[in-house]
Amino acid sequence: MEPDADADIDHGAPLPPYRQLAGILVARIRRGDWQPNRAIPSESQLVQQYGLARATVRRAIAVLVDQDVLFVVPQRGTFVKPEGQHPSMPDA
Amino acid sequence: MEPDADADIDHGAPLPPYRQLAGILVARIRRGDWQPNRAIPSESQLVQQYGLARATVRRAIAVLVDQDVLFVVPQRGTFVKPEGQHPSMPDA
DNA sequence: TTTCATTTGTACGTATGTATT
DNA sequence: TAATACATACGTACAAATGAA
Repeated sequence: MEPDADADIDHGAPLPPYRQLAGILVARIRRGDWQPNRAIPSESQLVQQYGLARATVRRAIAVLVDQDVLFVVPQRGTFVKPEGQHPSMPDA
Repeated sequence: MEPDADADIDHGAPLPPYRQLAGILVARIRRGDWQPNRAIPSESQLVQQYGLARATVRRAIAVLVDQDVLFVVPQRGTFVKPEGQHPSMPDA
């Protein structure tokens, strides 16, 4: 079961909002909402879309950057890292 | 030149406070203020000692956890990781 | 060249939750 | 029961760099 790309945040769930958002973003990337090397919405836009504080959005992004799913270019945006979703996958 | 273990934070310096604190903590560990597997001061204590916000202290700690200098045990404390300071040092 | 909006970086303070002691 | 310590989240503010007008 993967996170629903259209799901919104449930502040009552055991999984904290920042992890929920990370899962949602991954689902949306896999779904094709944003292509490799293309920018995802800005932090401000994600704040508005998901009703979270910016710190929470940034934390979700940090998780995915750490997992090589996204990469950030200061003052430019946050982008989908090409071939970065699978830490150990020879070449499909 | 290593960071002075007794230095305090300079909010005017180009290096942001969270990085300054990370450097200070590393210096204090190398100096022997805290031994391996021993807890460093709590976040609240560091907040008071260095006049920083807790979020900033946590960020400095996160940097050192990422560098394997510290490890955190929830609700217990933050500890000095043994042999974790040198990412590539055979055995001195 | 200058101005302005956008975007990420950093920091502050506060509140609540959870687990341990 | 109460105190301690980390986890998470909120909102706000300002800085710096980019890019467009």
